[in-house]
Amino acid sequence: MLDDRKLAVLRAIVEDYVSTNEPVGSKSIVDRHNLDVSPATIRNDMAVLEEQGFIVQPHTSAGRVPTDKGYRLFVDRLGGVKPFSAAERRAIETFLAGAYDLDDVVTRTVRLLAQLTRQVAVVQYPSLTRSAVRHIELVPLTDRRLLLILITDTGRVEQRAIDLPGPISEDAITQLRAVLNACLDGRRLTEVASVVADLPERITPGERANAAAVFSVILESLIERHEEKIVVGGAANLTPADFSQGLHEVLEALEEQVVLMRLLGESGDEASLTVRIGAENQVKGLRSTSVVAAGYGSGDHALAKLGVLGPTRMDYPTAMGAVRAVARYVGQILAES
Amino acid sequence: MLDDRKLAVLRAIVEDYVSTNEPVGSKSIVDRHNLDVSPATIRNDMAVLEEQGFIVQPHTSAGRVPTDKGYRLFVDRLGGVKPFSAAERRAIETFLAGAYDLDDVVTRTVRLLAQLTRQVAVVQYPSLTRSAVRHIELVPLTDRRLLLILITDTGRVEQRAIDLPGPISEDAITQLRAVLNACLDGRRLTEVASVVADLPERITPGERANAAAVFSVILESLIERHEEKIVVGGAANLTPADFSQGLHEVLEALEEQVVLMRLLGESGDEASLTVRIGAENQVKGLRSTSVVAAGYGSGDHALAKLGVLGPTRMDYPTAMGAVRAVARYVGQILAES
DNA sequence: ACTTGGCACTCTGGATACAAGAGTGCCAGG
DNA sequence: CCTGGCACTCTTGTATCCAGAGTGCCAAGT
Repeated sequence: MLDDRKLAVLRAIVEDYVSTNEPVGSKSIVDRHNLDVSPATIRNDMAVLEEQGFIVQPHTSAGRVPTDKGYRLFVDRLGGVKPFSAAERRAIETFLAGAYDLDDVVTRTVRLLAQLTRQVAVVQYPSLTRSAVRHIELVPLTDRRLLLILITDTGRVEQRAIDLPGPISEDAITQLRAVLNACLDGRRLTEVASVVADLPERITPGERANAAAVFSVILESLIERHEEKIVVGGAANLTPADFSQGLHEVLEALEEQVVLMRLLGESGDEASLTVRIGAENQVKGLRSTSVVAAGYGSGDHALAKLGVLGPTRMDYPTAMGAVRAVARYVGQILAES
Repeated sequence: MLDDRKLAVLRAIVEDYVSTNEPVGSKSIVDRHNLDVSPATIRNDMAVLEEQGFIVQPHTSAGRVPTDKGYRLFVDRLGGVKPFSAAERRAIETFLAGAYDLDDVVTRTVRLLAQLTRQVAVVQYPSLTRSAVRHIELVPLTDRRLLLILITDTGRVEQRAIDLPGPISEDAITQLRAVLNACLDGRRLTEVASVVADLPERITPGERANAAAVFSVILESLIERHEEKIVVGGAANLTPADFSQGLHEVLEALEEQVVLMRLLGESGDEASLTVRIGAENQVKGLRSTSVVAAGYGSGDHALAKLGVLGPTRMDYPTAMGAVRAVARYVGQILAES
């Protein structure tokens, strides 16, 4: 159904269109790539490719442009992943290794991805669910307001202010802190929920109301909320020309955490590379963009995701290579700290 | 030199141009605003205004458009600050009061400002220099790597990993922690530098090398670095039409922390409103944008700055009103926590 | 059965021309 | 100092035209 040459033609069209941003015609294909056939032959092949929905012509008698389906075939069977040179990999590594902070790691990762791919980069903060509690600190802000600070073994710090139902004494805080640390130290965050449920009995009755407020905050916010933090960078790489409906909608979508979550969420749960092309993205306003994403993590399990976003007319092999390499090294960096 | 009517004409030109985005002609001025004179009179006035550099015509026989100098005069003497209605103020207040985190306060502030003004919002994290140390925590990550956590009385948490010159024991950490908390608790961050310098003598000699590493991190990073954090939002409000050189450059500038620092830094140090119009901004790439900024803080002193950025063709009175109102309430929220 | 050269056809994009509309500058008179 | 009138200048939109690029199809060649 699609012989080798037709595939070669599709590859040529994708590659040329990506690099020139102009519909590619039969003649230019035979010129640039050395297929030993005539333009007319290419035209016949293109007619078939068009009928099958891999390419279209913007108007009668213009060159052809790949469709989402065409890009999909290219990504799945033709493009592959462009590996990075040793030098490039080293550059990535040292750039990321300079970070001294989780925030800093994430920030640098975004910048790096954006720069490598010349696209918009999107990085999700690593999930806490696989980390373990290293330390819990309670700091009084007023007599009915506490600051809860949770430190994980991955060096991450989460903070949250808590409004208490009643005033609390220094002693009670000390007790609470001791109990929390005794019971939760070393526990994985996924276990915290069940442990916390059993805690009240170890608390002086008069302090249970306040303690309950603290516990509920631990459960609610620390375990659930933080996974939603996402950072975007490289928005300047969006070129107006690439987005017919105007990049206004794209910029808007990029500012919505929820949208970004869905975007990364849609890509499969595995740690491997996922590519979503054009309308494959269910997110409105990003139907003409593609997303290349990958999970990353310190071990074998993915902690979170990162990726790049750009027009469907994207250099997929390079983008995939960059995302894969960066994901790998970020995981490595996180494992070390 | 500029009589009342000429000022009224300038005001009319600014207002109409801001709302219509089209050069405004003499006829439309007499139509919309009820100056009881003829178009010809307006034309004479406009000729004077043009000669003085307050307005220009994009091409012969088009309407007039304000220059930077024209906007400047408008802002200084004509526009004033549009106050917010009580209802609006209440909305701002409740929106900000819902925050439970410093991060959250900042995030909400950005969103709020962007939404109120329909411009790009820029918010700098509040400076630590005026806060006092509430608690210092040291958590071992490995035997030669510590996580330093500093909690301020404003509920802010700073964290930083420290690589030590040699291995450190649990006991040494405990000692160090105790010394740090004993000496620094309650101190303003501005005093910390001098206190830390005197600390080494209270440390067991064998641990001085490690302690020194910790101290230097406290000085270096906590006191200096954090002021640079800035958050941007509402980039989707940039309309391509407003930026002749393309908004690409603007987007690029917005991603550079350094540039944003300069941008806010240029505005005067006082807590009051500052407006920088067009070329008054020394930042390259933002020469055709205006910035309305204000300091905000919990007391009388400004902790940091926030503002909005948009095309020179901006609704200054509204933007100034929004910035002022938001700055006020953010300060209030911060003071409470 | 596939490939090829030839040819007519179609569509875009840029250039040109033209008319309408908007706005101005200037002048002479109130 | 204000006003109406008038000639002048530009932009903007529309219509037309031409060249160029690219296609589809067909008949002939391998």
